This record gives sequence, structure tokens and C-alpha cells, in this order.
Amino acid sequence: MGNSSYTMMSHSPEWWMIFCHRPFEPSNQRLYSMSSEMEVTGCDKQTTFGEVNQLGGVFVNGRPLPNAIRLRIVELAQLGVRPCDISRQLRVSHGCVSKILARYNETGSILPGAIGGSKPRVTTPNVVKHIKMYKERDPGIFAWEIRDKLLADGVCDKYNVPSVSSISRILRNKIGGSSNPTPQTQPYENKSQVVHTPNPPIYNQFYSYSCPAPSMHPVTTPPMHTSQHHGLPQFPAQNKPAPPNANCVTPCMVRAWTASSHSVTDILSFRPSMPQPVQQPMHQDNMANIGQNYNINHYGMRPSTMAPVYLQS
DNA sequence: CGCGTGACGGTTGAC
DNA sequence: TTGTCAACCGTCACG
Repeated sequence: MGNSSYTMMSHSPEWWMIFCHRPFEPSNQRLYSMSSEMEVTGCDKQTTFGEVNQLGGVFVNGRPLPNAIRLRIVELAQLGVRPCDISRQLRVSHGCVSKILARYNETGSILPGAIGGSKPRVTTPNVVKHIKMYKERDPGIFAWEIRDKLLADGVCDKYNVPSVSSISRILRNKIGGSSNPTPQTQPYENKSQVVHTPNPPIYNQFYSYSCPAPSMHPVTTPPMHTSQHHGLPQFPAQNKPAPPNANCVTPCMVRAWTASSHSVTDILSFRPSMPQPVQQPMHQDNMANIGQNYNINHYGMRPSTMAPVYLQS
């Protein structure tokens, strides 16, 4: 795979911040030791990690690019910078740039998908309850009819409606219909309850790499005060009410299997030209170097004429 | 030359 | 506690 191996115990976003500030180093060589920086940042002291791609950029195999880079990619694209130039400038493979921009175009989110874990179960207690109710009302009802009713009644949507076979299994195992005489255990009963929101968030933009189950307590968006979340640039929601589905703002990785609500405009609080906030995050200098090519670019992104507003961190 | 895409090796987290 | 599985990741090479 990559040009060099790495060893590290964890990939906290802090080290990305360090990477982001490192000057370019030649490719095809093992990365610099991180020990001193890690001590400074309080991260673990494992040394040397990361790989270098053909462009000289740093990446960790299997791990998403840091949000700062992802954000930067979208920002540059919005400014009309061609993907190939973004790729070269940020030293990210063009495939990755293409992927991130395509995802952004499709979902409005710059954030990576949910890594690991299992797909949320669709046969939640509520769904089972409704299936049971349908069956009681009409013992001769077919599974596909139940499926249609779940959709029609809004119990499920097209993304989380159980399959006909799942419904049949539920009828067989949990309701014990006479036509389904093979009771079996239902391994997923009372397991993770799917929180059904119209647009479940993917991650907090400053997701950490491990966190407790996120779906238990959706919370409303609090004002984002001073935060030390991993040192990534943060963006206030000032002048902008919390999006209705921004129900997870805890700094944790949230599993979601549909589109995200964490659009760039949710993360970046674009606002009309006004005095810039005092604190500027990383990469601000780079913005000055971008040609003012305010055309709709290849990805159909309208370059923003508003300045991204960053939170103090 | 720019870009989309799939294979690949890797990581992650629920089960 | 450990292993499995299926999701995701970014890079690379190809067309």
C-alpha cells in the first residue's frame, strides 16, 4: 500500500494538527518522529506514524483525513479551484478529493462516514410493536402488507423499513403466529434503539475516534463555547439557528447510515462580509493565495462570497 | 491532463 | 476478553 509503514497507538486529531502545520517533507520516507510533539500535546508517545502519498502528503491508512483538510478541500472547490489543483495544493490524492467533493455534493456533508460498528437494527421495539398490532388486527395479513403499512403509517421510512423476511421472522419469533411455528430467539431484541430522525447526523465535525453510544440521548445544539476539541477549527452557529436535525453535537463519532445534516454551512457559519473574528485558525494564510475565481466550478459549487467564521478554540 | 472508478490494504466498532 | 464481520478510509492505477 503506502510508501511507509507506521506505528501508533491511536490517531487522535491532535496529531493531524501537527501534520497540517508541518512543512512539506519528501515522500517515500518514514515520517518524522512525533515523540516530542506528542508529549507537548499530551498524546501518546508512540513514535513515527503515518504514510506519505505520491504527492508528499501525509495520511493514515484506513483513517479519514482530518476535518480541517476535508473542509479545506470543499472551501477551495467553492472558491473555484480545480480538483486537480486542490489535490496538488493539499497533497491529497485526486481520488480522495473527488470522493470528498462528490460526497459533499451529494449529502452536503464534508464529514467521513461512520467507520466500524454494525448497522442499526431496523426491528426496533416500536416497529415490533406495530407489526404485532397489525397482526392482531388482521391475522391474515402478509408480511409485505405489514411492510407497506409501516411505511404508510410513518413508523419507518424507506431507509429503515424491515425487509419482508425480517417481518416474517418477527412474526415467527416474537409474535408466534400459527403459520410460523418455529420460535427462535431474536438476538437483537432490546439492543440499540435506532433514533429515527429525518436526517441523522453523521458525526460531530470534531468527532473523536471513540465514544459512547451516541444515539441514546439526542441533544439540542448548545451554543458552542470555547472548546478544546482536538484543536480543529470550529465554527460558531452565530446568526444561524441550529438546524433542526443537529441533534448530536457531542464530540463523539455518531453512526448514521443516511445523509448527514452536518453540511459545510452548518460547520462553517458563512455570514456576510463583516469584521473577521479575532482568532484565525490554520490555513487562513492559504486563503489569500487562492485565485479569486468566482465561477461555479466543475462541481457546481457556487463560490461563497461570505467569509467562513471560525470559533475560538 | 483531468477526473471517475474500483481494487487494495488498512482501521474501526458493534456484536 | 477475543474474534468476526461489515462498514468505512485514502491511495493508487487504470481507462
